[in-house]
This record gives sequence, C-alpha cells and structure tokens, in this order.
Amino acid sequence: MIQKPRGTRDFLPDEMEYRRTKEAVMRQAAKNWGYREICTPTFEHQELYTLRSGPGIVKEMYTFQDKGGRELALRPEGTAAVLRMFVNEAKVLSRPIRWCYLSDCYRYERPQKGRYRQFWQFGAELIGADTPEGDAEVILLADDILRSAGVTYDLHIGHLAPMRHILRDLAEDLRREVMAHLDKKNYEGLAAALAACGRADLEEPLTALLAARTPAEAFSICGDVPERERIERMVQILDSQGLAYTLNFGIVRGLDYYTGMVFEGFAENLGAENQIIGGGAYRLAKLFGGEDVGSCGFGIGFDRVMVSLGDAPPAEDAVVAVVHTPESRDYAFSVARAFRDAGIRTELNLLDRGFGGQMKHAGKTAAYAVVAGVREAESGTVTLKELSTGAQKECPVDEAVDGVISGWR
RNA sequence: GCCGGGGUAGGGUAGUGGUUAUCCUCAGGGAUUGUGGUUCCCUGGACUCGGGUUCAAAUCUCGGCCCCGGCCCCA
Repeated sequence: MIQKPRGTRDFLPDEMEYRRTKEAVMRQAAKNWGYREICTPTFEHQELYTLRSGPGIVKEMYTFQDKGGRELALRPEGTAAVLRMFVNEAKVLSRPIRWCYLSDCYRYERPQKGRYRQFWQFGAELIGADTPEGDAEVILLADDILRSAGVTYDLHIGHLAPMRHILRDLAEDLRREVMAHLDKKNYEGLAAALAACGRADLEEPLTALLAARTPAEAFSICGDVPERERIERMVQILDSQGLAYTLNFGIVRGLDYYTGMVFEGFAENLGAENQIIGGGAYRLAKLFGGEDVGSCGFGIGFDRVMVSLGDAPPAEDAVVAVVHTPESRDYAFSVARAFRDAGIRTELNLLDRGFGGQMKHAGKTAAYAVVAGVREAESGTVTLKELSTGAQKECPVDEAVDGVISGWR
C-alpha cells in the first residue's frame, strides 16, 4: 500500500462538502467588498520567493528543476505571485485593485496541529490604495470573512512606525536582532542585546510601547512620527465600525517585508499554531520590477479555520435511491433523470441486486426510495417511499419530484 | 533540524515471549425473486516496515516510515 506523502491529507465527502461550504462563505464575503477572485500558477520561478524572502527560504520550499532546467518552486504563500501578476498584467487596470484568492500552498516543514505541508490560504490584496482608509478596509474585510465563516478569534493590530522610530539610530543588523527579540517576547535577550551595544536606555521605552493600547499612549512614548495622523485615522475608522481588537505596537511579523500597518489573529481550538490570519501593508511591486505602489493584504490559514470550527456536520441533503428491475432499467434511468433535472441528488441502482437488497441499500444511503419497476413503467408512475417513516404512495413522476422537494409531507 | 508520546482489519479496541490474534463497528452475501431499518446466519478484512535476541516475537531490542503534541521556523 502506498501512503500519502507526509503532511498531506485526504478529504472524504462529508469533510470536503463542509470545506466547500466555508470556502463559499468566505468568497462571498470578499466579493461583497469588491474583491474578485484570481488564480496564479501553483509553481513559479524560485527567484520570485527568494527575491522576497531571501535565499534561506529555499530549504523551506518544495523546489525542483523542470526538464528545461528551470529552477521552480511550489508556491509557499499567496502574496508574491499576486504581486508578480500585478506587475506582469495589471498596469492598465484602474486602481485600487481588489483581488482575493484561495490557493493551495506548500512548505517543507515539520507537520503539527494546524500545520501541513500542503495547506490552503485564503488571501486578499488591495493594491494602489496606500491610505488609512485602505488599511482599515483590509482589516474590516478580514474580520468580516472570519466572522462569516463562524470563527471566534482575537485580533491584534499594530503599526511598525513607532517601534522603528525608537530604533532609528541603531544599525540595521542590530535593529533586526532587537525586533526579533520583541517578536518572540524574549525580554532577557532584548535587554542583553541593548546592553551589549550601550543602548540600555531603549529598553524602557520599548517595553512601554508594547504595553501601549491606544495611539496616544504610543506617541507619548515614541514621540511624534510622520505616520501619526495615518495611524489615528485608521484607528478612528475601525472604532467607528465597532471592531473588536487590541492595539499592539509590538507586532513585528517578519522583518523587512511589511512597511506600516500590521495585524494578526489568533483562534481557539488550535495548539501552538493558533495564528489564523496575518497581514499588513507592504511594497512588493517594485521588487518584482514594477512601479513602487503601496499594497495591503492578508492571508488566512484556511485549514486552521477548519480545525478551529471542529468536525464537519454530516451532510443533510435529500437523496433519492431509484430501485428497479432489469426489465424496467430504461424507465428507471428516465425517472432518475427527472429527479436530477430538479436538482435532487439521485442515485440509481447499478448492481445486480434484488428488490430487497436494493431497499436495504437505500435504507442506509438515502432519504427516499423511488421504485421504478415494471408496474410503474407501464403506468408512467413511481412508488415514492419515505424511508424514515416507511410511508409510501404510487404517483406520477412529477408529483414524486414535487413531494421530495417539499420534504414529502 | 531537535525533544517527547504513539502505530493491532476501513473506524474503535483486547492481547506483558507459546494453538487458527479478541470484541464492537463496518463492508459483502443470505434467511426475504416487488419493500429496507430489528433479528439470526455466513463471508471479508489487521499485528507500520526492516534488522537483531530467542526453540518461539504483535509482545523484548535497534533503526526507518508515518501519526500526535511541543521546540525551531512561520514569508
């Protein structure tokens, strides 16, 4: 027997239908905000991802060389390809551009709860609206999508400007180190790093900034920054919409990728991998050879959404099982077609089973049995039987279809 | 890459070196050739893989693979 590759999953129909239901809800929410769905290739030139994330990322990706010698990689996330697509194709589209996607992504990582080597990411990108209104819209959209899907989560929103302002005098590599410590809440490491470079004076404002829960508090610590008005306007919009969130100026989210607003969300029922969404403002287009246009977006871990929501409820669709005999086979196919044309999931017996066997099978797999035997074929009727109650009646096909649609009664 | 816990039919399980590996569920068939569900009968299906110890391994041991939890990472 061949096992599936490590970190991959199979989905049976009950779970798959549940996933599709949630996908549809999320797509619809995005659509309502004007975010239209796009699709990019499953694999791209490796360079797209190393440009964005550095050469070290290769060991975390599924990479391969194709028969033409091209160095390719299965996509490890959604944003890079979307911005690549924007640079390639969307220069003439009127802005802002609102796009969303649901992509299968691949990362060579150790699987654990909520983390797989093949996973799905629902993302949205707003390109060319580098404004506080744009930042606010992306956050509100993300919240709408997650709540529509039924997820309960904690939302944390921040902005990189205050922290970068405090760290403005530090050398680039030291700044990265300090921010990495802050990201991991490693305060001992933070103190040691600052002391080592003679900037222990920064420890107090940094820890105070992490505790700040309003823009006013943050600016009283870091002083005035050019982004102040933008941050305040964004917060004002979010508050006007009654959004539940925590302001957190300690959010770092990777190092050089995000340029302004950043946000994260954490859901229940997940283990160590409880981050369900991450996003923020960034400027990637220029890196990929386009103009320097500001963008803002997020990625939702779709599989984590599903884990957080719990087990799939069993499917409830009415199912009709058509029971027949070899002599009435053609009639049975016609009867099944009538039910299918009405949008009813209908399964016709395909095996060499007697009436009793067919009814037995119908009792396990269907809500209704529709008998299309010789007798019915001659009179153009069917015998409709509700399997939960055992009630049955012989009637014309149209009437039987209506009966199933209206739930028998 | 690292640490820990696991792996017995499709699912859930019993089995601390010794007959043909237990039970439930499930699936297929029959009792019942135009009426299922209950019941009864029959059938099918498993020791994760490989090496080692032993007269004898599901059981002890080592390693691989896979699963689960955590670390690292998380674009």
